[in-house]
Amino acid sequence: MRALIVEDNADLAANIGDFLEARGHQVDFAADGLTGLHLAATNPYDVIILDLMLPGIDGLRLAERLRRDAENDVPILMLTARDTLDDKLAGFAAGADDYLVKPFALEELGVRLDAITRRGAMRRRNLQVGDLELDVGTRVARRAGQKLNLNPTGFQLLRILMEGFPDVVPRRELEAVVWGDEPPDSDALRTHIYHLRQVVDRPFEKKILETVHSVGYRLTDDDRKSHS
Amino acid sequence: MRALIVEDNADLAANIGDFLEARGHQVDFAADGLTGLHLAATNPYDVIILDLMLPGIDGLRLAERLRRDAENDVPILMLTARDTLDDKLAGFAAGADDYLVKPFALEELGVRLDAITRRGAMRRRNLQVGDLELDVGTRVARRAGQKLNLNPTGFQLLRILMEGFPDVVPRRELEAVVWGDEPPDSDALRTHIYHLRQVVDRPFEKKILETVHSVGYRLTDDDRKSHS
DNA sequence: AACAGTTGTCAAAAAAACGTGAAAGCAGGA
DNA sequence: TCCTGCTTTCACGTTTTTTTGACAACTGTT
Repeated sequence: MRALIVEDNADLAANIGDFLEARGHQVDFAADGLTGLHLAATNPYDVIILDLMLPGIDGLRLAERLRRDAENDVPILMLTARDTLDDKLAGFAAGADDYLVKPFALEELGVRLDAITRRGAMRRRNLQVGDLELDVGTRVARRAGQKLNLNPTGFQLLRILMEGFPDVVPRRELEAVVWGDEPPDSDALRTHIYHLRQVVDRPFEKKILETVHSVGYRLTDDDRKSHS
Repeated sequence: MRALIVEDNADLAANIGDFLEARGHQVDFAADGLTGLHLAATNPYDVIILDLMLPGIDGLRLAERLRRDAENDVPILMLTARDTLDDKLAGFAAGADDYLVKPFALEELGVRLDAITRRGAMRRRNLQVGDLELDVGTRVARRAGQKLNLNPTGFQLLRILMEGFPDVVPRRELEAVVWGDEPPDSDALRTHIYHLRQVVDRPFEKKILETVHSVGYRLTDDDRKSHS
């Protein structure tokens, strides 16, 4: 899971960062609002931990701009020393998913993060799109009952595509899943999609994996093309 | 929105119920765990407000059984007087989406309910103007039920125009969306609007994309042309 | 009506993104 | 070591998208 911590207190940021990394998450940091907003707008995080008191843009404004201008609905957990009712209401109004008052226990932060991210990802044991099904536990994919032979990259790509169905999954997100932060120089995603198609689409009549030019890829259940 | 309140304190339950009904929600009540579990398992609620101290099955057990046995993932907000860390961890472990300690302000309950239900409801972001609709997730546009084939620029322009409806969107703004800071030397927006019209207006009787001379463009729902 | 600034139209060129497949690089296991 | 399967690089041709540029048509004003 990818998390962004926007917090100007270096000690606290490091504490939270260590805690999350120990849980196996990938963590980015921003020490001011502008950096945070930029990172949040350009990377597909699974959650943002946002301090309200920040140099530059404050947390409330950051959340508002992320929600409204960037139309980003990544879960946000706000972190602050202010515990008046009005502060909380303002936080939620700005688009927060949860609001935690300092000081707090890291364990509570942890479970609250789980709670607000669970809903988005909805870790399902079994994904299904049309006649294609994938068991995340056993990593077995079938189409029309026939077992597909997926390599690790193909499995990951297919999983993200199925989780995102029927939405288009942007290239960035697919690359982030395979390589994390640093995608390779050349455009290797193209080849992986090609290989994935060999397995998922080649042996079948209906093509299920569709290109959205200059945006990404999507799975399609019912497809009918129209005029130009 | 349908809400279920599981709370044995009749006064508190009534208070919350009045508050939610005033907000236009439909509310059911259960005064003990077994009744609550039964109602929750048999009705499609949008959210459950769950007290932990209950006669019969307690709140933690209720949540666990709802999640595990009934595979129900309706958002749950837990309500309790216990505020130790272990209590909170147990609550989230049982499947809570949020955990609110008594006493609390009804307004805070309200915004927290909004926060945990928003994620499920807001799943589908689509815009609509007249008989034209656009699904931002799948990037599919339809007019009169017919699928339109948009290229990336066309999609962006249409999106901004629909978001701005019924206002006029200035040329600058349209250019900013397509090129960011530096628009090209020549006036390429003209051609893009032309292409967009080929797709959106050409095949239909009613023209929906309208020029506002020397200002920009706008979408129009009711069309009446006036020429003097 | 004439004028200057805008806009619509269209074809063709240029640029960018994509599919394809071969081949090289890179592991881990027999 | 030699396999084997997976990943990455690369080069080529194709498709799609974007830009350019020329000219006609339109708008509002004088």
